[in-house]
Amino acid sequence: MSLLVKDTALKPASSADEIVVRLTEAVHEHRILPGMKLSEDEVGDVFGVSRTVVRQALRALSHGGLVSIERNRGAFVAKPSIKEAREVFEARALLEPQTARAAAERATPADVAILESHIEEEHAALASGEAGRALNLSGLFHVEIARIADQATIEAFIRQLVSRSSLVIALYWRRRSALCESHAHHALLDTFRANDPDKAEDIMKGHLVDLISQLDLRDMPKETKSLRDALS
Amino acid sequence: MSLLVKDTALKPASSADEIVVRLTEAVHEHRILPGMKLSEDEVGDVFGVSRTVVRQALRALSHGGLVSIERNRGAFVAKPSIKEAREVFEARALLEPQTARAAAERATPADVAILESHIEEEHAALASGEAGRALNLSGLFHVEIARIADQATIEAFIRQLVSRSSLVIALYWRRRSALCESHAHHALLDTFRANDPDKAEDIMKGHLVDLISQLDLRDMPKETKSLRDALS
DNA sequence: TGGGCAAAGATTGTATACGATCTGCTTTCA
DNA sequence: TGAAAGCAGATCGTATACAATCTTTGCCCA
Repeated sequence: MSLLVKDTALKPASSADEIVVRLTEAVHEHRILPGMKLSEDEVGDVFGVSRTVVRQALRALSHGGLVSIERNRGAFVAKPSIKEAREVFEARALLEPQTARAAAERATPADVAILESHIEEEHAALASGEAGRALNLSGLFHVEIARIADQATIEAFIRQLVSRSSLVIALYWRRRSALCESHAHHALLDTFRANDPDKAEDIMKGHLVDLISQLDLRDMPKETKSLRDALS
Repeated sequence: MSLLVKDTALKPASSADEIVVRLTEAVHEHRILPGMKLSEDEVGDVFGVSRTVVRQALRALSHGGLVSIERNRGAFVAKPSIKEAREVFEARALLEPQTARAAAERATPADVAILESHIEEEHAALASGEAGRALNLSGLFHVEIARIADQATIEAFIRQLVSRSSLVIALYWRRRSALCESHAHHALLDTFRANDPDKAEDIMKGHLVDLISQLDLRDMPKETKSLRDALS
């Protein structure tokens, strides 16, 4: 499946990290969907490396919760359950508002400029029909806030949660066609410009609530769920 | 260095996870100290497996922040900087109080019993001079709370933070002889018995503050710091 | 005709081998 | 005598080979 990446032979993909980055990007942009099998041989062929390094990459991704490895069965892109989906956003609700507050306190004009460029890129991607890329950039916006807050540890957690959110969105998003063009990111940007921590915290809290509300996390009848699973 | 584990030949240590668990335990119990080198060959010899599986284990530990891998130099038990130490406890401050609240709401008598046994074991370990084991159990108490809260995602984060806290304690604990015998765990247990979320949240918040206050995280003169670093 | 068993194929788990890189010591020259 | 270059040893990074396990398919028998 050469649809994993656009350019297979351009970069030598020296280390396993390269593969991790590429696969992560592909998942974030929904070019690889939850449940898809990631065969070691196949990935190795695509990136031109041996299984050894592919395995390293897959293990790394599994630690981030992006893929699940089943013994003697292989690696698959993770399919978060509804419970896991809720948990991811509950964790984000604990971490991100406070982080946005800290970021608003510390944000410099340079930081604001970086966030602005993020939003611009996201807008451009949406305009050119690259919905996946826009979604990825939208997630990176949240990670960038943690970086501005100067909290590397929390940043790593948020990065992981944003990652898994991308899977959740792929699985449970209500209307695929509807653009996730919320004003929240612009509003956050304003609070950073004004160094207004209180407002930043509030807006982030509301933004996360909005995100959850756009998901369909109702417990479906189990039979339907398992049937759909069996047919996939 | 056979001091890594007590019994080398008893268990075959089939998978890499076994090694991860053993090494993690050893670090938590301060039998392995920050900065110590974890040679692949050496660890492989101790556990009777090849470097392949040792490398898997070390990579896994590095993703958890417990060891740091330097390219072409090897794996070392991580030595969190003062900044990282602060970050770890700031992250805990964001996650754990709310988690304790949720746990207090949900805690059943069975859950309380488990926590009680934790405290008992910890006390017994202290009495028999196994300070390291007591410390480890003390950390697991926090992880158990996340499990009671039924938040697997947050539990994984807290597990990681507790892990790194163990390194921080090894590096920055003020008085090595002083027992970390705080009443906090008993008090938390009471709030779980009474299903008192508000109090649980408060106590956890205070407990974490107490923990930080027992660390010596003052910025030392940089020359001393770098000198000591260079000499280590 | 349907269910169960068995063998073949495919895929992962582990070990070993070889090449690359770093560290520390020795040697040599100014 | 000191410093720099080079060599030897050790350790890590990657590829390949073999063993273990699972899945599938085809056959046989009730």
